[in-house]
Amino acid sequence: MMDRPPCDKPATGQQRLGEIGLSNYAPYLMNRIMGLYNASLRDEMAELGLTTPKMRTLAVLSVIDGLLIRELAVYTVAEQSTLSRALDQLAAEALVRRENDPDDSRATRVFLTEQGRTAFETLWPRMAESYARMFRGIADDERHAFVGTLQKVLGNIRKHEF
Amino acid sequence: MMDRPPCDKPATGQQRLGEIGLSNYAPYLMNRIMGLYNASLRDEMAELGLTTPKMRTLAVLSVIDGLLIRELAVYTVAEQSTLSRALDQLAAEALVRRENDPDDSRATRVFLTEQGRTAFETLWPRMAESYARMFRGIADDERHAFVGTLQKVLGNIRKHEF
DNA sequence: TCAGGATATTTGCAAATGCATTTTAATTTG
DNA sequence: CAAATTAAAATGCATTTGCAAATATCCTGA
Repeated sequence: MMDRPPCDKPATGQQRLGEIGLSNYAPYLMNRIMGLYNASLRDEMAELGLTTPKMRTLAVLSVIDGLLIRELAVYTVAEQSTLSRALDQLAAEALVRRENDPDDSRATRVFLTEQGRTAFETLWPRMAESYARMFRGIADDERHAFVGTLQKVLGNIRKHEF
Repeated sequence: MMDRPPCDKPATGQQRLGEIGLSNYAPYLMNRIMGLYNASLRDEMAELGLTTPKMRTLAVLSVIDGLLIRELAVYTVAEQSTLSRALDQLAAEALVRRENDPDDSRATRVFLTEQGRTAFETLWPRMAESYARMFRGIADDERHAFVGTLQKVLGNIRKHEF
């Protein structure tokens, strides 16, 4: 009789977590990684008076300016109420500007101010450094494949088109 | 003169986030993914009276029982103080048991009770289902490569040996 | 067009979180 | 070996968070 090779198919609920092993369980690894990444960034940003949602807002707007608040909440992975308050602070610091949507007077679009853009430019090198550290010693093609899988996974579970 | 091909090397702080693009930026994708995964699990667990740190505690202990609290804090990606309070609740519900470490009377080891193990076994299928959903349509070898990269990344940034 | 329902955002409030401190115990060092 | 330092866990407290409700606006179909 042949031994069955170890199987870690995730398609069934039949296999136990102990059989997979924590260090082969992608959600565990991703939580560990993002926990460390976010905590380290948060410590650095705290010195600059920025919280995680505030920092992410600046980062996202630096790429796609003028988003609706609910869109920004998706991109920044924050509750809308959390984001609303983060925007209060960013606006008070003149790093962003809320502007009424011309087509829908319920909606608000958020824009980076000049100062906000500058603030992100001083903060980005820190983020880039953390990013570089994550992938130290990992070849470009491996990283590309990794990002490709991340995109598929997000596609599998996201609730919005973006 | 030749065009330079697009470059997304993460090794430098010179490239801008907008050049990489949010959807090629691994930390962004991982935050999106884990945000969705954790939120969906949290909703399901709330019905069972479990918070994220409580659920993770049961999951980790189901694999490695008898951990120290500070070790458990690393595995569950929680502050030690948060975990201390989560353990209060789990102990009150008789799902875990705190036991003095025989060799170090400052330290406490945490064990799953019979009921705790049973509780995790009823909750695990839900986690397994979320896991399966993440990797739907992704081939085994791609998933293996992905997990391999995750392990390397964690190795690059973790502060503990585990 | 008007009622009913959906959507965008803000706000109130209870609960959870993170940081700093405390307590107790172990370890190091002069 | 005593004093100083480090370490494990719990606790106090201020801040943050998330949920639910409120407000204002838009859309749909009878």
